[in-house]
Amino acid sequence: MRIVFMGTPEFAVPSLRALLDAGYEVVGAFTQPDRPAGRGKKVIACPVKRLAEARGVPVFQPERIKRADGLEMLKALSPDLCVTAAFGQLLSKENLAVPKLGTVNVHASLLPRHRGAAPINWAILLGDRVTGVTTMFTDEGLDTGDMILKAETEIGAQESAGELTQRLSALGARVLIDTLRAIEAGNCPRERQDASLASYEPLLTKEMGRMDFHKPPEELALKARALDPWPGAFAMLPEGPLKVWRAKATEGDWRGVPGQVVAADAKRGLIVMCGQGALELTEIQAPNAKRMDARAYLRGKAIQEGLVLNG
RNA sequence: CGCGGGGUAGAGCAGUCCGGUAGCUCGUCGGGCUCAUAACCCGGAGGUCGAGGGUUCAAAUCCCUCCCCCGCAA
Repeated sequence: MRIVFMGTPEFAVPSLRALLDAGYEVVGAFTQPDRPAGRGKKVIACPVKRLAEARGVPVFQPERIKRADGLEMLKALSPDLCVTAAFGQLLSKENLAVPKLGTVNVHASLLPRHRGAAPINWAILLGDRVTGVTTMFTDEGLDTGDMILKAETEIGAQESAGELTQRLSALGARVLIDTLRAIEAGNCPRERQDASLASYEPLLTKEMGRMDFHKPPEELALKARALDPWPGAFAMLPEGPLKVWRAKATEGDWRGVPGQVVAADAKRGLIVMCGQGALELTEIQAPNAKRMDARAYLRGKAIQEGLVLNG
């Protein structure tokens, strides 16, 4: 079975690796084009490209796979099946018509909940206790295709989006292999998504990381976890953004206006007044510094008590 | 050559401009006080100041090169 893989970031890597390790014939890998990124505008190959090259899989990086040149690249590979995982580009009807057996997508949520490009972050942000991965037959809509297999997992009470992404990518790889086996065996389940249960959330932006201290502390604690490692929750200090990687609601009886630093020492921790209660920022990252325990930071550098952080 | 900050004891930092005994908070070890404690008091250990080269009587500090970390921007 000739398979073409399409994926770009770290999330897609375990799926591609699983295909190769399981002995599937991966005849090509599509990824987003290399672009200058990081400090010093260096061009870095995406994780999927690096793995593909290391394993001898031809890499294709059309600007738009929908366009003529991208479509031709795909046709030339004459795949029986396409597999996508966080590819980053939408496929056209013509793209989807190329592989005889269809296109299978690995999505990091329990569809139809959390359609869209950032399902893992949103699952945490919205306080879900359980999430998972779903494989599906890709159609022209955004994560609307018929579902094949699912696997559930609990979200850890302190789990960050980065940690969860790692777990779901591994889980997704296993479900993908099960899915291909089912397709090969000809007993592949196929279930329509119930549109009435569907939810769709947008891409993350840096601005979403801004902490509004009028909100309840529990919500802000979720935001810190959900936006870790990118884009990161932050509060504004006079010298720049203070990133907040871990935070928790406190029980103490604190008084102040929302955003006000009501405690800032190594003994009590770094506590900021919120809408209904106070939030302890437990893991932070000052401008130009690395992320660290807030109490450790306060041993060396002071944060003015009484200061009002505007989110 | 995108802009910028940083690397000093186990942790977090000051000292660098203006070269001259290696400091602070905490941890750690020992002792004391206390019914008791993450409290308090006394004492100790712990550092090739990221690496290499240069200038100098003398370099954490000035000059050059390199490595690593981070913020912005992408």
